[in-house]
Amino acid sequence: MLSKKTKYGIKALTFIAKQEKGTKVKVASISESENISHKFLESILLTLRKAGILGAKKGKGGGYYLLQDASEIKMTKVIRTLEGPIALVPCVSLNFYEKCDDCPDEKQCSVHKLMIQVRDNTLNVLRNTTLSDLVIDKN
Amino acid sequence: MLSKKTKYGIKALTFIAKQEKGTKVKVASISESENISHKFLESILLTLRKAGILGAKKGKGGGYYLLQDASEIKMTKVIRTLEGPIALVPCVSLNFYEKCDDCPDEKQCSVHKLMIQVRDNTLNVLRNTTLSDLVIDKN
DNA sequence: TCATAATCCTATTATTCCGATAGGGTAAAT
DNA sequence: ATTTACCCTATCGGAATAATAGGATTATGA
Repeated sequence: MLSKKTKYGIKALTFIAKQEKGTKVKVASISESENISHKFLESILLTLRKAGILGAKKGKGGGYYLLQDASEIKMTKVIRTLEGPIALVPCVSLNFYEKCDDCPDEKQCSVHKLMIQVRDNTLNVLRNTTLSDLVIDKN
Repeated sequence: MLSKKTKYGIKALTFIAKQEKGTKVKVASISESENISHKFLESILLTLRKAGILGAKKGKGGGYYLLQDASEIKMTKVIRTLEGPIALVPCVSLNFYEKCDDCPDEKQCSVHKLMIQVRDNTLNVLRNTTLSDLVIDKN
């Protein structure tokens, strides 16, 4: 299951991407439009800023903005930042690999074998989807 | 992330599938071979039995056995039984659909749009993988 | 028929993670 | 100087997960 953190994060990013390019969007606007707890959203956007996806400007007229064009922001990056590993088990994760305690040999492990397949297919989707693909036309 | 319940379940099923067809395998054998808590595994196999994937025989010489040929047991069934929904958000789940509280219109939702893609690709893998595909030759 | 082997079933506990909240600190604009 | 809005850390309740406990039930076979 996708955490709400990630879910809200994607919604917020899409919301920002929908605005005129370079627009600074304040947390409150997103929070109200998308029905997300203001404080919770704050922490999410902070994470996205630290990951280099968003920029922020403090004070009056400030807010968050995209650091790259929406079409440059891959969903792999977003998901890894907010959710962590894309793989369903650590032993098949590319970026967050961890060996299993049980399981002496990964090559012999059925779960490993299956989850590699799932991971590859998921990766394929996420690598080829950018933020701009998620902005939906009002038509 | 995949729960240990599902992980252990798949390992156990593969273990049973590796035996001579029709062999009754007791929990203790699996538990020892695969490093899984005996009691925890018991409850998992019970679930699989109730789902019609495994059969069981009590008493001396008893144990669990596959009710169908391994090549007939699809991973979709196994995962849905142990893990629940395959989709990462309820609003794109085929078997466990649930509307989001927030989100007035799914068609306008970026998360929805993305997660449909992920689900379809994952389903494609799981539908086309059976237990027999996971049994690994010792060669 | 009785001891033993094995699954069946329910309840409980321990732990971890998630979602949310609280409360202020810091920087920028006017 | 005041207001606005992001920055940061800490904490808490609740839900879900992982595991354990303890016995009930059923089958085998000596």
